[in-house]
Amino acid sequence: MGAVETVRRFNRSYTQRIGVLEQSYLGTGRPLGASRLLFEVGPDGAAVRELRERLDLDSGYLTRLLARLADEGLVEVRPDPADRRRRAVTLTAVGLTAYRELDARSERKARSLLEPLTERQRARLDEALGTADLLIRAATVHLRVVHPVSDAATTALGEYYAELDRRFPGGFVPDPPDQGADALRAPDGAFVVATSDGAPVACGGVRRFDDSTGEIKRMWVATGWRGAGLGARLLRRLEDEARRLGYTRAVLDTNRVLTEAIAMYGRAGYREIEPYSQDNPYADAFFEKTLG
Amino acid sequence: MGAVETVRRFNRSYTQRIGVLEQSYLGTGRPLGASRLLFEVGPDGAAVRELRERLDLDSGYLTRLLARLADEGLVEVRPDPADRRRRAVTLTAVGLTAYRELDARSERKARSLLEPLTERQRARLDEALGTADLLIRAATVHLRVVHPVSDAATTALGEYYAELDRRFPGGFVPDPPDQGADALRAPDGAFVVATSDGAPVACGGVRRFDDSTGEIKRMWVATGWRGAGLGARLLRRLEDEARRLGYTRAVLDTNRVLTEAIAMYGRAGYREIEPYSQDNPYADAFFEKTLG
DNA sequence: CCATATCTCTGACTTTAGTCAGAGAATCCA
DNA sequence: TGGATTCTCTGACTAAAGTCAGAGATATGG
Repeated sequence: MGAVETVRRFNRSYTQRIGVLEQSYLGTGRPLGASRLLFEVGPDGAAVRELRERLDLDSGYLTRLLARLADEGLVEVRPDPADRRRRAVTLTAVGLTAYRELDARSERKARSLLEPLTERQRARLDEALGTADLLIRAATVHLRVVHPVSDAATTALGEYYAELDRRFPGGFVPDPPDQGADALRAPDGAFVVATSDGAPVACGGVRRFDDSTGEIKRMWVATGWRGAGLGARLLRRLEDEARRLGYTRAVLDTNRVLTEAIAMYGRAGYREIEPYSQDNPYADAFFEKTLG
Repeated sequence: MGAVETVRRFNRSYTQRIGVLEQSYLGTGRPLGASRLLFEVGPDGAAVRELRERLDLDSGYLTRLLARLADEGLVEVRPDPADRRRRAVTLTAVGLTAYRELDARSERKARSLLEPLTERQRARLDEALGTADLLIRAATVHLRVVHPVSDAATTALGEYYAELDRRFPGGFVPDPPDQGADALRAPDGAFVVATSDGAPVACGGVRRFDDSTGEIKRMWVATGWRGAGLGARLLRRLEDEARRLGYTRAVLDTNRVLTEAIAMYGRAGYREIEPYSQDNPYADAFFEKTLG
């Protein structure tokens, strides 16, 4: 497989050269960890909890790093009024200056990397890195089964409905969120959310159609994430969940305007069948697949 | 400039996700630095000096890291017979096993990154990273003026002549290496070598043609490096050197089979002129440019 | 052959990074 | 309302990473 070699080769030259982008944090008189943290807090501030997850730090260690930044007068840590166990971090005026300095350094580094390239090459690199970025993000998207009225699910479905509302003339009226929620949970169904950096980027569910058949519902992929194979991956995962729930066949409905989706169902082994229901007024194409 | 933003964005998502490729060295019961060093020594061994440069380590620190690996029986450090101040490092049988283990881990990591992608996406990522790799390497190539019979120059010219020999029916007989070497040195000329990871990837020289004119000679770009703007960059650098030497005009000759080169000279502002010499039997196209 | 330079090593450090157990305050849930 | 849970902080560590000033052996150029 050539791609593995390419990834490794790229990784090698990249970390040797651009990895230095990270080390642009150096020379600020502050250790790398502290700089990274300062940058991660950012102009909008952040919760300690969130920082711990994003940077994957031990809580004791993070506390100390924050205390150090606070001593330098760069950040303020104060309890979150909503839940006083939690603490929120914000940059002070001095901290904001330091943040901007880091930002400017990183920008300069990136600029100086591009500097030897011609306009044509910059455009090529721009495109190549953009593509690589999308695919790498897509490959590292995290799929998981969640409760259909959990935060993650609600956010994802909210975006899904909003999009349907924009796309269908006359708009779209969703069911109230907890309507039929149990249908999308074990033992009858499942709801899967795909997240990247904590934000939902795709979702979908399976529910009982009949004893041997699961119906795929509410499949959605965020606009910026299409064309990266995320839909196909989500579909595979939903089929796995359907199998786990004991179904041997999957059915789904969709609308003919969604041509890419229909093509993707075809590639995934679905074949068109007669309408199996009139419940969904937005559906005009119906598919099935035997789950091997 | 969109490209700067793309680079920074890419860097962020990349280091967060794939940066972990490096940390695949972890969990071997050996600190990261030691693993990196072991990997850098590699099956072919390396000179201590070289390792220090490649990994940018303090000499004392490197000595200790090596001593540690030697204690574990992974490497042997012995004086270089050619110069007994220097020391050469080689892997022992045990070290080679450990090296292969690291290599396998890194391979697995890369493979698991690609695993969620479809064949189509893998191919796209392969292509995108390949392009990005080439351009990033090209952007970080190091151009410098060297003595025309230095190691760097000799290696580069050797590859250049070998290629000419392959390309021209009847082969190519180079001048002996030190022939006319002074012509390619100050105050009459200059010789520039481009290196990437220490290996020469392009070269070229300027020599005196007449009081006001420098002639560009022996421009060569390694096969794998074409199409990355390296030729244009090298040419600009040679023109700079020519200016510095007091020339106000540059001339050069080439062969019509080298269509990309001829197109590049056109883009760089060269225009075709009558043959100015019959000295070079391989030349059938002649160009000049006024150095502003 | 001698002054100078190069290369690696040693000793004596400091700083950064990271771990772990548990305390204390706040919140949640039955 | 009391027990479990969540969140952050403190104390007490260890390991890794890095720095600096020389010492000692070897090469090199005049």
